[in-house]
Amino acid sequence: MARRNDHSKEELQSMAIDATRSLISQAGYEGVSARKVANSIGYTVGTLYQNFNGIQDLILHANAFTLSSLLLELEEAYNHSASPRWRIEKVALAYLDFAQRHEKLWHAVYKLTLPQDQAIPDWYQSRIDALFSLLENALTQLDGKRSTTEIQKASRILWSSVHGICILHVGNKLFSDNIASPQELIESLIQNYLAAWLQQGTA
Amino acid sequence: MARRNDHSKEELQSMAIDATRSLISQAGYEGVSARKVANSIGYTVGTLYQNFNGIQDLILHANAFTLSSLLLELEEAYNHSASPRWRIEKVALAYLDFAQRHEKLWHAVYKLTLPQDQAIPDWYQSRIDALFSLLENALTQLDGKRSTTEIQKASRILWSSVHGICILHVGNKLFSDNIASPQELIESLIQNYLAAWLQQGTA
DNA sequence: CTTGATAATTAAACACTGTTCAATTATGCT
DNA sequence: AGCATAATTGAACAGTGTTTAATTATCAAG
Repeated sequence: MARRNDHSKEELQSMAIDATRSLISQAGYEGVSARKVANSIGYTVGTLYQNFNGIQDLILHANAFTLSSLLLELEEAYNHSASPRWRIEKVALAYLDFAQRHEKLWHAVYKLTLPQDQAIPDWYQSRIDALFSLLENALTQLDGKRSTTEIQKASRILWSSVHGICILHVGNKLFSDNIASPQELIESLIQNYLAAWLQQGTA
Repeated sequence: MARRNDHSKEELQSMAIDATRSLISQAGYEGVSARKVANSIGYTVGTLYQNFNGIQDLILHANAFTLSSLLLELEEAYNHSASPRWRIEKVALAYLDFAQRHEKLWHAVYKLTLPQDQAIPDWYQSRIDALFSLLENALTQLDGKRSTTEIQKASRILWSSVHGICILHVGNKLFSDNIASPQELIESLIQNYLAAWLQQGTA
């Protein structure tokens, strides 16, 4: 049926992405299937493929949504902190908090890997860049004398370290239940790393 | 056919695990299928299910193999280093090196998640414990005055931080090609974290 | 209004996936 | 030689991603 005016192309796509997000948050990345998504929006799998380049594309859009809401929460943590030093810690803890509250959605962001030949779309990459910028800004405020490269390097280190703690904790692969909470691990990491990083700058 | 003496139960299982490892290293975690494994060892999928509790169990055994060879390489790095300080760094760099050289096999270790109700087998957990022990030993050598909990905490932080750098780098999600190599990131992380960690101990 | 072109939608098909299970067949023991 | 046992098979089921011919609804022109 040519465009049955039930839903516009945009509406349909938005419904499909919503359904995907809902499926991920319930059943996780692996719980998503084209037929389930199609079913839950009252269309057929064929229609889905007219609007998206396969299931990966659909999950990519869901992930973009997740990144946007993550950014929102990290910005909140950023803005509600007085000093650059606390900004960094609060943002890191907000990242952990988000990962715990939206475990499946957050995990899906990292489980999706695009085929080697396929480039990351700009509208997706820009969301990632915004996340890194947050840390880079805070680090610049913390020590204005550092070069861009030094700032970027430190931001990558902190980002991936915090992420490492989160991903291993959420995946139950850290085996530290009787040792320390993930919050403590993150606090200690940032405390120690930044202490030495700042000292190194004034040498 | 009752036990056709072609292969004993043990031989068959070992063949299946080998085939799984080979499939993972070629096509990655998602490239493994029961039929492919069965085919490549000249048996049927039914026989596979007589010897393993599904495809996850098969991959678990392959992962145990991967963990064993990882441990071997980390121990080598550990033993060839003079001081505790360098032990830690060399072990971390060896971890990255292993991840890069056996990307798919290494990734499979982290992609596999057992069903919530299913516990990790002892023979698997013991391999993980051995990995953590390596770091804990080096940290104890570095500062003998620390409590067990402090050592364990620092080892978890270092482990997950290094892992975070590796997993984001290997997955092309670090976006630091023009900033620094993963080796540099790890070196800087360890340098800074340990510097502050040691100072904190003598306070 | 009716026709015709266009675009949306469907249903069916293909080749795969994990998993189960009745039927078959080879082996070891009596 | 025959029987019980255990290994092995092959077919089946329900699901997966993806493609495509056929259908159907909408819109514009006559």
